[in-house]
Amino acid sequence: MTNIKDLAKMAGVSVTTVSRVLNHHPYVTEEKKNAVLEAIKVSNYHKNINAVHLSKGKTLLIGVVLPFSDHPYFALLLKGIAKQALENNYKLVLFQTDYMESREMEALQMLKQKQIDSLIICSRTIDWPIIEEHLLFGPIVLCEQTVGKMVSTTFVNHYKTFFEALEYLYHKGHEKIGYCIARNSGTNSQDREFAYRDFVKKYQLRYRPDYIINECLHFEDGEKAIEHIKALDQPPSALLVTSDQVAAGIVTCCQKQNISIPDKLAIIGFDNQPIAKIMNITTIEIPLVDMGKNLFLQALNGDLSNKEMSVKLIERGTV
Amino acid sequence: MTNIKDLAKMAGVSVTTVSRVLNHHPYVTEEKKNAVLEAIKVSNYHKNINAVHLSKGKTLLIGVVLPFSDHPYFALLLKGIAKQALENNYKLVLFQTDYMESREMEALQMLKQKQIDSLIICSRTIDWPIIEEHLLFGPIVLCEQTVGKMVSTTFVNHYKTFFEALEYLYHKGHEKIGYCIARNSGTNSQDREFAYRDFVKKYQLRYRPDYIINECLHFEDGEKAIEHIKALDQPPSALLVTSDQVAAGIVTCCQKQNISIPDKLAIIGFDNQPIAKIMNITTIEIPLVDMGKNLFLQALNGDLSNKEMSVKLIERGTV
DNA sequence: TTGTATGCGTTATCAT
DNA sequence: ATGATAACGCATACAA
Repeated sequence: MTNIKDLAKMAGVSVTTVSRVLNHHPYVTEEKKNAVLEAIKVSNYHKNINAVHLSKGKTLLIGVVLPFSDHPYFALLLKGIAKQALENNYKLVLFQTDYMESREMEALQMLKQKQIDSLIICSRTIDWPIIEEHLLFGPIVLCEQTVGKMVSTTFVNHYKTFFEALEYLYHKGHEKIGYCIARNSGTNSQDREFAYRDFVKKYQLRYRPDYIINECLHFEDGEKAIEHIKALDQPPSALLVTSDQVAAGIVTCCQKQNISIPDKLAIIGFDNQPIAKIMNITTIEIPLVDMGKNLFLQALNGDLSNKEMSVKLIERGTV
Repeated sequence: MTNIKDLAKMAGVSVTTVSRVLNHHPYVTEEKKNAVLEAIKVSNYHKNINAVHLSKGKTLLIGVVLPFSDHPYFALLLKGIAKQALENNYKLVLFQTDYMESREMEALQMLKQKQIDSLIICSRTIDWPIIEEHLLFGPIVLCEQTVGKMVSTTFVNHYKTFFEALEYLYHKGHEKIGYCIARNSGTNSQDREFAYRDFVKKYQLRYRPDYIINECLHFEDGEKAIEHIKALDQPPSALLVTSDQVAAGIVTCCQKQNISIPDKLAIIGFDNQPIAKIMNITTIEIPLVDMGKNLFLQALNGDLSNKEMSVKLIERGTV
């Protein structure tokens, strides 16, 4: 592989001059410039980016931590991140963690080792203090609402969103309301539980832990959710479902089992994915792609900022 | 940031010795080793991987080219790749191309510039000769069947698979069979069209280009497919649908429109995704995750190999 | 406008 | 067993 030294020799100039034309710096005569350009062409030269990185201390690489890439929520987030990365000539390093701390640590390590310039954490298991101590090594951006933490974030207010959705159902006549979440840890799920508890308190309803259905991630989990509530003495009459995929699975399952929607069971999905439109599912739109874009920009920029994204209730046929 | 030079000074040894303990090389006394280890601990030292890369000429990074990450087919492929990458301590650089040649070129460029060790191309738009000339710079692995090309590949035989599926439908009494594909370019789609043409010829049926429904990617495209065939003078009685997502969309749409499945319209999906099971869709199982794993291994290994993955018809309720 | 020399942090080679 | 030193390929401060 030819390097700038070779080019310099070929063009009869110094490596500095070669570097100058390579990086479009001023102060180089047309004549020498053309000589270098010619040398580049005939030698089929290309920079060794690793050397550039070492020299500059930058990689043009941004890490993305997410549990799975085969879930629409994260796939859409990733889409936004990737789109923005492209525009800024950055590449992404993907960390698919399956929510394993060790894998999240790897991402943090790469930041520490300067193998990536910054890190976007779409969802995490690892505790905040660990993240905090890695803030020294480069920008870290979170996709969750934080309080009193010195990190950049892009988030939706899940507490408010959930509370309002619960009230919406309440005013439609529902008093027994359950909800499905992906996992019970995680700040988003916590925020939702707070909302649920406050809602129950406000309207003097009974707090029923068995109305909270955990591990609802994919379409096929809809069936599980239905089985869960069918086993209850007093099944809920409405369900908040934090993924349209799962909501679609629930609707499909109800059709099979002749459970009338929304009469017997009302459903509100989340995200407003295409499947929700097709299946006429009432849902709460979350601008995932835009969130992804913003996450990237924050990671690139490095300044501290916190951006709340607004959501929108899309009324369709399942409530 | 402390470097090995600092460590050497702290431990009272040479940089070579430090490097030795860092890389678990033999020939270093316990005493000095401990001194270095201690220095590493107190200084909170971590390697600068860029320097390692420059020195070794390797990055432990493998590029993955795919059009979208928010489609189950690619998401599953990616999942397999990521899983295997993890086991081998490799990281992934993601190129989301939207089938734009320029973006595929970027990936090729990164291989050329040694920013990635090898490249996995899950699907492409770019022509073979371009790829061929980048083979010099590192391993490139394709996810398609090739003939007479010196590349490693992991693929399913789409010609055979399609032909057999068509015959299966034919023996079930169908003579008017259409199919849905994601895009009409691409080698996989071409293989399928060859199969379709040969099938039509073998059974002396009419070749109907309007039985080929293009741009069927997502759940919501199922509706489009139904509209398409409804507009035909002689709608097909069976449809091969190259994605379970689309098949599910079709089934859902048919339910809404009271089109009886399989009586009025038979459906065979592809991939055997969870949604196919839930919705009881007959489908052809493709081991996408395993394919992803194999793609990674080929990329890592660098040797030339071509692996055909076997598929399996899963008979359910839509035929 | 151009070139020399040095730094970036490791690994590898070759003495000792 | 250990250490000096070159090599990796590029960027850049500084000198000219």
